[in-house]
Amino acid sequence: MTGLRERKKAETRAALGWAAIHLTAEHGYDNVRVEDIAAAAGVSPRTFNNYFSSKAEAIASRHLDRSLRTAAALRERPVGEPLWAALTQAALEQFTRGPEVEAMPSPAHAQWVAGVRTMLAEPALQGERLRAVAIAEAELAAAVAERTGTDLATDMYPRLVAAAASAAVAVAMQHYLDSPDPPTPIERLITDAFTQLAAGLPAPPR
Amino acid sequence: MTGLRERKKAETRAALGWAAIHLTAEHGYDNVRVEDIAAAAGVSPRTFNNYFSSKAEAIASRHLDRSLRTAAALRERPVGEPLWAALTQAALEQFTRGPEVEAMPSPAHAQWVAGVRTMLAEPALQGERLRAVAIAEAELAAAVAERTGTDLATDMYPRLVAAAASAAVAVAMQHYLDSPDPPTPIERLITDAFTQLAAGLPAPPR
DNA sequence: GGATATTTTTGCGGGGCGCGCATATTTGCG
DNA sequence: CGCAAATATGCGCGCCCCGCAAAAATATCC
Repeated sequence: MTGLRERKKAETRAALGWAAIHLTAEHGYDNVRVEDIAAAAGVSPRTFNNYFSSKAEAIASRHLDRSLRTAAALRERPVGEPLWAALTQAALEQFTRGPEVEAMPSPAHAQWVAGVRTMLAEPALQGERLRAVAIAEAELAAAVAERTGTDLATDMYPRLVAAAASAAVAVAMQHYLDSPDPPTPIERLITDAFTQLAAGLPAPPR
Repeated sequence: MTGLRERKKAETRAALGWAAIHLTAEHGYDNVRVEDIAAAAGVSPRTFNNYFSSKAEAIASRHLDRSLRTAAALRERPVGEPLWAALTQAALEQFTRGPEVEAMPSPAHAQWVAGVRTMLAEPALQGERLRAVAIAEAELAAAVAERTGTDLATDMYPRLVAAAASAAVAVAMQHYLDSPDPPTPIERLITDAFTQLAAGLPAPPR
């Protein structure tokens, strides 16, 4: 049962997370105070810290949610599908652009991208983002263990797969953000990365 | 020329890093103030922040140094050696225990390990540790690009290899710390992890 | 060796953060 | 409706991080 209570909580959390990202992308990390984020979400400053234990955590929260969804997506893939195919698809599913972004007018979109890029470059945030990935990695490893019938406690295998998959996505995203336009579509990069991984990353002929 | 100035700076940095780790392992992350670390290193509190921009960064500094050494070690490997063999060896080299730890009497050592374990569990530190790995990963990717004749700017390959290798080491360390004694030697775990990676992490037969 | 330039350390001050605690408000339930 | 549980808020405190300017330490040059 999803009562009014839980729904409101989720909404407040989302509002805070979104406000944190939005304000930071627009004004820069240290020009945004917790007070501002709380105000934008219509909540008292003290309440902010009931939801997030730091400003950085709030900004990384959407990233965490998205990463966690990959593990959930893997569980939804048909059981007959080969592991790496399933992983690739699960990862790809997370990269369909959301409506809020899709609906932006072009100039605003360009500014938005620039703001996000600056935000991601902020050292104070990188650790928190990586931590989010690490948390999701644990979920992913559990899903992999389930799917392959391996044991989380004794086998490194599921964790290795989860870590490698997370790394593939991260590298693809980085490559995408760094490359000049027109960028290679992120879907293609992710697919490539997974293909190379599953092939054992052989050294290219020289 | 390594003047007195640079040497002293390196010494101060090392002293601060070591004091940060030591005090934290002994007393717990939030029972140690920056003031304490500075005092233990024989320096003013203000000076602490001339070397590290946060308490967490100081604690993670040794981890960063060690991770960076892997990239350097890879560059030292003979050019004829196959890539994955070289990577495995470069990683293994970082896990010969230092003399400060080796010389500890047994009971103190047990307490030390417990302290370190607690320290690593601290959420406030995990992000910073991961960030250190990410920084080292960039160096490693550069070394891989050099060795394989690939291009950092256009190919995902070197970054993928670096990320996968870092992940392998991380998973092996985690497995080592989590497993009950007698633990499998860390060297064996690392070797295993790299072997599986280079084989493309095939799904085990069910 | 002593005067000068550069680099590093230090003290001070301030803005902000994260949280424990007590209180007020809202929601769920019988 | 009225009570119990959960949530939001206000207040206060200790700490953290950094800018700035003065003092101390080190390098350089004659």
